[in-house]
Amino acid sequence: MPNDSSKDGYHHGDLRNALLSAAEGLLVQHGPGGLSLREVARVAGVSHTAPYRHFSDKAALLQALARRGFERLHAAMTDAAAGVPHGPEQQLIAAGIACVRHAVNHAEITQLMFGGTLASTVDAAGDMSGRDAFAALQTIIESGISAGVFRQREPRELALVAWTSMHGLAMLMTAGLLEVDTGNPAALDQLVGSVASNVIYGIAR
Amino acid sequence: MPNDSSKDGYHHGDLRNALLSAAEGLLVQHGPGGLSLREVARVAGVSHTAPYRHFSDKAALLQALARRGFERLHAAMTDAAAGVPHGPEQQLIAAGIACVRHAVNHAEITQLMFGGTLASTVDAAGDMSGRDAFAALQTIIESGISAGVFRQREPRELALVAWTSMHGLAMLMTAGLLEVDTGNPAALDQLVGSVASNVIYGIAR
DNA sequence: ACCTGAACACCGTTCAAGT
DNA sequence: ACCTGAACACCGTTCAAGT
Repeated sequence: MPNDSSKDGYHHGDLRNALLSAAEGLLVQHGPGGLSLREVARVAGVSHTAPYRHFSDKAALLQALARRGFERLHAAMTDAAAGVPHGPEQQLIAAGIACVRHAVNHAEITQLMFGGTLASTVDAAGDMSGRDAFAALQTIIESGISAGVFRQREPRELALVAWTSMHGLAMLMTAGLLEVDTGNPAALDQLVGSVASNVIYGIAR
Repeated sequence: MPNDSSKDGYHHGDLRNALLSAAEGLLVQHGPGGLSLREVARVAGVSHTAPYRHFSDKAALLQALARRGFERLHAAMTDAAAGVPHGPEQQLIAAGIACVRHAVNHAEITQLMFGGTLASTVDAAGDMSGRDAFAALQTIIESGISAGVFRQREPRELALVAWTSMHGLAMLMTAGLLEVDTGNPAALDQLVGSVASNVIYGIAR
């Protein structure tokens, strides 16, 4: 049974990914914090010490999971913006919708990425932390400034409002602290669009 | 001997608060997730089963800690707004600064309040969840609408931009995902003020 | 009423040992 | 190289028992 004719994918280097997939499934089931390394190994069909061959730590496994999330988030946002050639405002709204949608569809991983659990570890890693997602927004802002549709300010400063508002919306929703029907995509898009357009045009006057 | 001359504070009903204080101290030291009920009891000087006389659960203790945080946050925001009679814009900025300051000064508790760890529990509780903090912002918005300085929209809709942007800023900072000198109060106030004023006046034009 | 100690079923992590 | 089982020091929670 160890040397079977059909390569089942485990047992020759794929274990790392099998562990990550198992961890992601359990994370969705039990929520962050309710994840045990031993159970991950159990689901993956290996002994509870096997994961240490691929991850130095439980934190390292969670970090790898978070990294995946950051990459998906970034991809979702840039893809959304690229699909909208109607100018920076619409691109910003599209990126915002993509950001919040990703958060709602991957609530547990979002909490893992931005929740404090990994804070010190992420801090140590330094190279992820949603920097790319922020950069994606800043790029849109810069093109908007050039086009004369956004204020002539530090792009970083304007991007920060967009980023914090979308991030705050995403976190409140994934934590279940905002009464909104996350199951209804249209309602969600409308809500995000409303926040984004208020960011763009301001609440004053 | 229950009525001793020296009331040491423990052992007659104060244990609940002693446990909460101990938990808060350990939370700051070890971060959320690194908190063990047994260690809380140890620090409080009681056996590791004593806490169950006051909290049904570890989650219940954390929830009580979070509730304290929500109350402090709400108080800080309303106090800040009340101290500024210069009109709704300045009140909004003051409330925002108070919100982020509270988050930075109580980073671990903030992560506990809004992080996903307690999500299901908070959801079950329902009566906290930062509703008061949001309501405080909405009150300022309403007075601003009446005074004609804010747009004539649903107050809830305008308050949501302010709330999400401040919340997002607070979460990014407490998670250590925003390069900013949290030790410098002036720089922090300036940053929050910048975000708040961009929320008010918009990034467009 | 309030607190205790022993007990149970779990963890994360380490390490000598197997193949 | 990769994986294992036993072992260690911890958990959260329960429960009969003490005062």
